This record gives sequence, structure tokens and C-alpha cells, in this order.
Amino acid sequence: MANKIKFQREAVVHRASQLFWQKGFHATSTRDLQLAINMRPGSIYSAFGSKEGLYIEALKDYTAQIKQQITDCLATADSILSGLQLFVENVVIHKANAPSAICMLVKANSEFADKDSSLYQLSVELLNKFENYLSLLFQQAIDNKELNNSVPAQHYARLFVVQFTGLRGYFNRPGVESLAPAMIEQMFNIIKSL
Amino acid sequence: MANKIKFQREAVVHRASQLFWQKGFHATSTRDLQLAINMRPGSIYSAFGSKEGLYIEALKDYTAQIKQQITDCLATADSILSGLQLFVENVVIHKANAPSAICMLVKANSEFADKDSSLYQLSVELLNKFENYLSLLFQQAIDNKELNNSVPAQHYARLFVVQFTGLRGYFNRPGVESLAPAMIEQMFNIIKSL
DNA sequence: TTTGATTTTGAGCACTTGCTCAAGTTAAAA
DNA sequence: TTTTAACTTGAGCAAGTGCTCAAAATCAAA
Repeated sequence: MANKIKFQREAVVHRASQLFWQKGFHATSTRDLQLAINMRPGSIYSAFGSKEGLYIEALKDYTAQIKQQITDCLATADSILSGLQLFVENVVIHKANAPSAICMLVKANSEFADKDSSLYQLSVELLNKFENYLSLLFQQAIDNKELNNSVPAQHYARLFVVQFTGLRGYFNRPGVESLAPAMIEQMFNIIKSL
Repeated sequence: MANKIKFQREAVVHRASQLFWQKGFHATSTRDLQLAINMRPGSIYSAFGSKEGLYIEALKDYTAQIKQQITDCLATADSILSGLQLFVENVVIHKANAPSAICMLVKANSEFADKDSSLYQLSVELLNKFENYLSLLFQQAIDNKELNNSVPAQHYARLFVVQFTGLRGYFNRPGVESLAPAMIEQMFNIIKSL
């Protein structure tokens, strides 16, 4: 052994994640990153290999954060559906200090045009995992009789993802903030009436 | 007078639009553009001023194309709603040779993080115009008794935009193509049951 | 046929990009 | 205290970026 690593990997990945989320992969330069995470090129490249390597960790970190956020909401609420609604409200309404109104996974999936690129494929993989995780939650909601079982949990999860993505995209514009509560209410009414 | 302009402005803007739509603004280099539109830098910059200037024309051209596509669908169909559904089917299902599954306006709106940038503001302006155009169509649908008038046309337009954006985002992944018809059907059932 | 305003060309500039690597710094182990 | 493997630093490289401009090409009018 010899010298110890000085930077806190988790904190660094998180700060990189915030910047990538805000600006996207292509519009974020390595100079921007150096400034944001306070590391010199040599350290960055020895720790992460490449800009892409750092982005991969950042995107995975983002996904883990979202899941944690949902878990927290579910712990607060007294049903799966009200927990999910709390989560959507948190994300869509109280997004003031988030780097972007739009989900970083969705941004990634839309930014990487080349379907053979590993970053596009990673975005797909993480989106699918997220949808599968939602399916588990909706299965619980069905089991709890919060939702009727005429439709498989997977369908609920798909509908949730579509609505959620659409909503977040819609609120990435100025002047529509006041519509959010009613539109979220509508989103959950649609889910419940499936 | 003297020499005439040799390139066809409309065709050039269209080809630029396809490339920008596919790769996004930041990931499209001026060299890529030169190749795609077969013009030398001097001609491009004398005609469009800057990469941004060309992008602005490309995005406006894209918007005009979409409206034309809707108009065509409406002419084919025997109701506003079936025309809109035909349009959504065309866009979501038969997207094989489109540069991206995702609407270029939505991509633009998500790519430009700086809310002061003129490209972000242009994306917002065009999205709002598109929604207003849809409101007119939904007002006609209400007048035709295709939809009940318990809800203003604007609400239908908003719901349409959210669903449409969500759906297109969802189908920007491999392996879900077969779900499209049922999910589009579902989208219009949701709208009709509002 | 000549003229001359206009368009097209492409070499190349100033700057930014992702990234490297030799030199310097650090701290656990000997 | 000395050694030494590991980490950090930052000047700077090669390639790519958006863009300019002097020269060449073009073609309607004289």
C-alpha cells in the first residue's frame, strides 16, 4: 500500500451526475466536469477511464437515487398508490433545485441516437429495470386491492411510465406550473380506472 | 443582378432538419452538416449566418411538416378523432425511416438546459403553438359531438400532448413495437372518457 | 463579348475538445 | 527514518470545433 485516495467517490459521482443531468452528455465538457467535481484530468481518468466511464457511473447513481426516493415516499404513505402519487408530486411540483425537469434516463435515451452505442443501450437497460421495479409495486397494489386485477401489473407500470414521462416533459416549460396538481390527479385517476 | 443561388433552400433545410432531429444540436458538427446538405462552409454561413441559424430554420421546418402531416390525416379520415389517431399511428408505428422516434421539438426542449438561450425559448414557442393548434382541432371535435363538452378543448389538447410525448418516448426502445396499437387505442379511450 | 455584382469554394484560423504522462506529493510499511 | 507503491497535478498534445475570407467561378445585363 501507499497513498490513499483523497476524493469521496460517491460525492464526486453525484456532482458529475447533477451536471450531466442538467446539460446532457455532449454539451458537458471535461473542463466543466473538472470544475464541478474539483478533480484534475489525471485523477479523473485514472478513476473513471473516460468521460463515458464517468457518465455511466453517474447514470447508474441517478437511477439508484430515484429508487431510493420512491422507497422513501412509500414509507411515508399508507398505500402503494398514494406513495407513488407523493413521489410524482415531489418530482413534478417541487423540482425547483433539480438540474432538469426531465428524467435523466429519458434524456439519455433521447440523446444517444446511435442504437449500437453502449450509452444508448445502458439507458434502455436502466429504463427496463425501472419499469420492472414499478411492476413489482403495482403487483403489490393489486394484491392490496388498491387496483383491480383485470389488467396485469406490467400494464399499470407501462401506463405509469408513459404518463410520468409525458408529464415531466410537459412541465419543462415556463408558465404551466399551476396545472400540475390537477394533471397529477388526472394521471392517477386514469391509472385507477384501468 | 449576377450569379443565381444554386442550392434549393427548402431541400437543404429539410436535410439539415433530418440530421439535427437524429443527432441533436450539440452532437451535430458543422462538418456533418456540410456533408449532409452538400454545401461548403462559406455558402452555409452566407445563407444561414451560423449553425444556430440553420437549426432555427430546421426546427421551424420540422414543425410545419408535422402540421402538414396532421392536415393530411384529417383529410383522409371521417372525423377529427380518427384523423388524429391515424396521425399518431403513422408517427408511432410506421417510424422506420424517421430520424428519431422522439419528436424533434421535444428533443430540442429537453436538450437546451439554459432557459435563457434562444433555442430553448424557440422550442417552447413552437410547442405552445402546436398545442394551440391542437386546441382548435379539439374544439371542432367538441362542436361535432365527437367529444363531450364537460371539459374545455385546451384540456383535451394538453392531455393529448402529454400522452403523445409519453408514448413516443416509450417507443424509443427496442422490443416494444408490438404493444403500440393497443397503447394508442388506450390513449384515445382515455381522451374520449374525459 | 465584356462587365461586374453575386455566389461558391476550401484552406485554414483561433479555440475547444477528450485525454496523456512525466514530475511531484503522499502516507503505509519496512 | 527510509522506502516505495499509489495518488495527484497540470502543462500540453492531437484532433475536432464553429467559422472566416480571399480567390475562383458564375451568369444577367450592358
